[in-house]
Amino acid sequence: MLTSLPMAKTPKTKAAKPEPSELTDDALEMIAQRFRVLGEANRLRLIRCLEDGELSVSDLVVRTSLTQANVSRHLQTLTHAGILGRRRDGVSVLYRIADPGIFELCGHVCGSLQADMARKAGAFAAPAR
Amino acid sequence: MLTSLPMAKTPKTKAAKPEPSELTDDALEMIAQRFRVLGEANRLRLIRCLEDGELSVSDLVVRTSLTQANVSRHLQTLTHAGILGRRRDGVSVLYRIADPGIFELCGHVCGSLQADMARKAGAFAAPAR
DNA sequence: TCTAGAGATGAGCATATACTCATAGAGACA
DNA sequence: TGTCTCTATGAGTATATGCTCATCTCTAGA
Repeated sequence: MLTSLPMAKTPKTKAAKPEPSELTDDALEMIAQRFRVLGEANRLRLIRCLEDGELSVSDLVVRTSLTQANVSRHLQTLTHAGILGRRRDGVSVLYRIADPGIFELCGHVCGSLQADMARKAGAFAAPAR
Repeated sequence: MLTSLPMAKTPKTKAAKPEPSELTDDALEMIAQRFRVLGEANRLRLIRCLEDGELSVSDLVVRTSLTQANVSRHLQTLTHAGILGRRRDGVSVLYRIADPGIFELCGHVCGSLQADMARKAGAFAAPAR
């Protein structure tokens, strides 16, 4: 799955690629970057707030109890990553989910976490051998 | 999707939950933690190396050109997160993928990245309106 | 028991980034 | 134009973590 990265520039036109593993390093960094954006609980909270529709920055400030500056920065990060979209509405700015796949992604992680925890719980049920 | 978090302790037995959004904060932190583990290109490289089967630490050192200490630490992080598994084989330790769902997850991110880049590329094709 | 090789880890450094405070920029309205 | 509200951002601090060096532990074999 990871070996068949789409953004490996598909160098089929090039005669020889020096290192097959080297080529996709940029892609790996981009993927890691994406994960890093999601690796912050407050950003996930913001995403969750926007699940039901678009909200202004001050709405999000109220709902998350974060400072306005902090919310704004997180929204910027998420927007830059293509996860959120924004539009002006008079004096305020409304943010919305731009990449709904994000929820599926989180669902996936939830599943993995559940499996992991079940496995660890099983270790208690049947300890050592 | 994020609102129906499985690890929200399913408080159906409890009469009243004080704050529906507060309850899942632990879960959100766990999810973020999981994303953070994947938010490191070198760790993704290690995961990719293990895609074809288990390898020893020194194998991975050779393949990634990272230092032994660094590889060992990353493997520890990934193992702790339940993403990798390990077993001793004589004097060496073999690591393997313990959560194959990780590849699906990366595939998902790749898809999102592609969509995002396509969108941004489209902005060049039809600039400003 | 001693030695060698493989892997894990403590200590320390460098860097990234989350957070806050203060302030600047943008739109609405008098 | 002046002012108000909402949002964005520069500066500074605190913390987390990736990396390395040195060292320790564990296993196999002499």
